[in-house]
Amino acid sequence: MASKRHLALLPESAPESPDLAAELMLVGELAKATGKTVRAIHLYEDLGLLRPQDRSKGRYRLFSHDALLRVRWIVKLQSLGLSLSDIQDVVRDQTDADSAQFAAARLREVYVSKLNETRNKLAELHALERELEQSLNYLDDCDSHCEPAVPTAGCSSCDRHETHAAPELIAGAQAH
Amino acid sequence: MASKRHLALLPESAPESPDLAAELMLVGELAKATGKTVRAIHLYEDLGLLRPQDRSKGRYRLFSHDALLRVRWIVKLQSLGLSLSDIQDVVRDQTDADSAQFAAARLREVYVSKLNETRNKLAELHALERELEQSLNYLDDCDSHCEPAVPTAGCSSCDRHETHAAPELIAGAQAH
DNA sequence: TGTAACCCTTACGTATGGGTAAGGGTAACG
DNA sequence: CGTTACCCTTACCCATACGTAAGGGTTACA
Repeated sequence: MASKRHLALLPESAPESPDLAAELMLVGELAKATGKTVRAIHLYEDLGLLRPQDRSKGRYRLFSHDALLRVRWIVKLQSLGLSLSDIQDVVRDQTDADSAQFAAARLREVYVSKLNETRNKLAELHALERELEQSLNYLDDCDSHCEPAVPTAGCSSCDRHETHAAPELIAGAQAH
Repeated sequence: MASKRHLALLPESAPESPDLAAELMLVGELAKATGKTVRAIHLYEDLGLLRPQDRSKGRYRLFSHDALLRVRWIVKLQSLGLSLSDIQDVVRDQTDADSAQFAAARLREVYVSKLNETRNKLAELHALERELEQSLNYLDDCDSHCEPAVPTAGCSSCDRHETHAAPELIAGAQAH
């Protein structure tokens, strides 16, 4: 059914160990292993983010294990908010750097900046989380204390809430 | 320069208090107050998310204070990951609901689901934060212990790191 | 009346991250 | 040799959330 042995035609290189050679993957395998689609992987390659280590005689892409790390890395950078073209820049900086130190320094720059952004986002999401919790509490209050069938005007009228104003997530849903 | 008094022509309605009437805003003012562009506000209106309370004689949109709450609400829902068309659905559900209880129940549904998503996102971002921190530590280690000018191959070779493998955010940047 | 600063509607443009289809070869198994 | 399951390239398609420009009216103040 699924996995037929794809012990792909090794290129000219004498395999250092049979296992290493056996680990070359087809694009579909890489796709499954990373949860991305084949199309996505092709796109990453077009953008220069990724490159198959070799091709089979029939021009099938053959990816090394590194490609797996690479795709996972791309996915993480995306989760950190980098666009694919941002990632292109990072890649270019890494390969253009004159020394590993420069490359590392550039990478650090990016990561420092993303760490900040991530912390800001965390703070924002925490705030939103609190707002959601408060709004849900408010709605629960409402449900247990207000009259059943207020004519769609919102229950912000009932005395249960006169003490403290409706949360913005509630008020905004009624505002209009 | 900036704020000339726009005590806009009130419609027929006898103002309940002069202040209330004075609080009608032009679209540009609403835009500045919310940090959105005029274009964005027009878009929200086109999508049915927002409606000016009135128009001036010259067809200028006049927004009440509620519009401010509404736009802020929209922005928050967007930060929670709702698309504008998701928000359209929410709005429709609110206005179509037969009773305030139904409306509240629907709103609760949305908020509960978004609360879950938000918590998941928080967990994910926390994990990424940790990875960034670890990667930065790794790079610092590298900087202080590795030889200065490794020929761009990455310093994952130096003995400082042989103990524990490079973080994925580092390995992925070098892979390939 | 004049003018600067807004506002109106209509409508086409844009970037992102792939989706999907067409037309045709290839790898492995029997 | 045939079949099934992949893979190849090329290329057009899509939704989202506005940006931007065109052509023209309106407000407020002097």
